[in-house]
Amino acid sequence: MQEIKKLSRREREKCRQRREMLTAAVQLFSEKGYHNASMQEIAAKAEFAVGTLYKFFKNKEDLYKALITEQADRFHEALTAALGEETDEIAQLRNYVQVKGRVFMDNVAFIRLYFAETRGAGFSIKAGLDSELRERHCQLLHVLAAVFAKGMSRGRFQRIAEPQHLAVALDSLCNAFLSNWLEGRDAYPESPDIILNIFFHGLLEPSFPLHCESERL
Amino acid sequence: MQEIKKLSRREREKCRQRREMLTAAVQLFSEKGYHNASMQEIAAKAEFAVGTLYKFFKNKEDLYKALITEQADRFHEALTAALGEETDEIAQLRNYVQVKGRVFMDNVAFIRLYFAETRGAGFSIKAGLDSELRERHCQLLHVLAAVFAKGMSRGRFQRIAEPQHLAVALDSLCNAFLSNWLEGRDAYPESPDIILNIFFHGLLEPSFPLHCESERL
DNA sequence: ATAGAATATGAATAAGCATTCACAATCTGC
DNA sequence: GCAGATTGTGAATGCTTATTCATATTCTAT
Repeated sequence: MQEIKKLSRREREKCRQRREMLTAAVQLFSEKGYHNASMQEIAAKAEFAVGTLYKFFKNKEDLYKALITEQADRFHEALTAALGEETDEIAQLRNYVQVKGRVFMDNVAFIRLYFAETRGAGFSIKAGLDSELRERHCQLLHVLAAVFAKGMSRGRFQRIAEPQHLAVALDSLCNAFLSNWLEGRDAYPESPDIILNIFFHGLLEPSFPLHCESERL
Repeated sequence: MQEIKKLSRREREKCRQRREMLTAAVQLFSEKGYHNASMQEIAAKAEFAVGTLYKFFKNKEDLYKALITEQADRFHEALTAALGEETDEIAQLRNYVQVKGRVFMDNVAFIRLYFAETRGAGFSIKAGLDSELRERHCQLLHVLAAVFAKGMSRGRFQRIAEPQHLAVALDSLCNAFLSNWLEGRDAYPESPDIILNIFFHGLLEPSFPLHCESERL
């Protein structure tokens, strides 16, 4: 944290350069894919010489990995935090959906890469990345599953499916809506309940009148 | 159909060769990705010379496109058929989930490619493919949405979300479970209801009506 | 201001791979 | 069994691009 103060001018400068390289790289990778973005291009876009890139990253793969893992870490943290903030399960879920949306919206270029890497077999890059990301994602789903489990044991949620399955379901649902938004089809819902209602209310069970929705369809 | 009889021996032979090439290609592409599978390798695996590959496909991209679109067509047909067979909406949904599972299980190598291409930004290959697949997928979702809409207008389904959204949701849910299965985490559910119950039953207690904004502990 | 260290540069290197084509093998009808 | 056509072959070509390294530039401390 306050370690930042300890960095010398030179070190701060190096940090900035590194960031600029990564920024240029994200843009190019997400536009053209890993294999079609050349180191030359990345260097040019970042306004450095190719050789300089290699002073910061062992090779192209290393650059790419750094890119993905560092950003993925930030996502993971933001989402874990979103789930931790509240004690009310419903609010936690709403928070999750909303934060996921916001975080993704603010990093479109990266999201393309992240989706390419985590969904669809990510053979773009050697083994390591793949399993590391999966591991992290799995942890997050675990935290999410715990929210469902807690809601169930407190009698607020029905046991309509295993918590772990519900976690997978909610996460993939968010991703589906986000994908739609990325492709410019639909907007990501303003209200998290557009997504969550699919979980909250049963498609069947016509005997119970619903209060707040059957809203504008 | 009986066109097959009309093919000369030579033509049948050509078909077989073409299939063998495509089979070798699917395997390599799905293992190593588009860019890391070389034409030399594909030729070797199919037991042909490189030049022969080029007698059948204009170039690498053409080979890849043929691969994806031909197989995707079969999927699309199988799934559309699955939705058409029944007149009872619930049975239609069950059928969809089940057929999707079966079809995918039987074509694992291809599925990896399909996921890589349709989810995650598919920049592997030039424009055409991308939008063509999306178009097809969109049509399918439309048919699926119609099932939800019909169920609603017949009073069997509650209007918990727009039909189109429900279609996206169910499809992405299936994909999520299939992904899990591909990664060897969980098995794809034997019964389609493991997935469908998330839609059919509400997570919230029916006696616990949720008012849109004013929810609290 | 200056030596010497640290850092940046980009032309040159080398490897990989898609694609071609001159030739070889095979098939076809006679 | 043969000429001509069709089809299969894989070494050679040429281009792209990751990576290196000798040199130029900039910084630091005296």
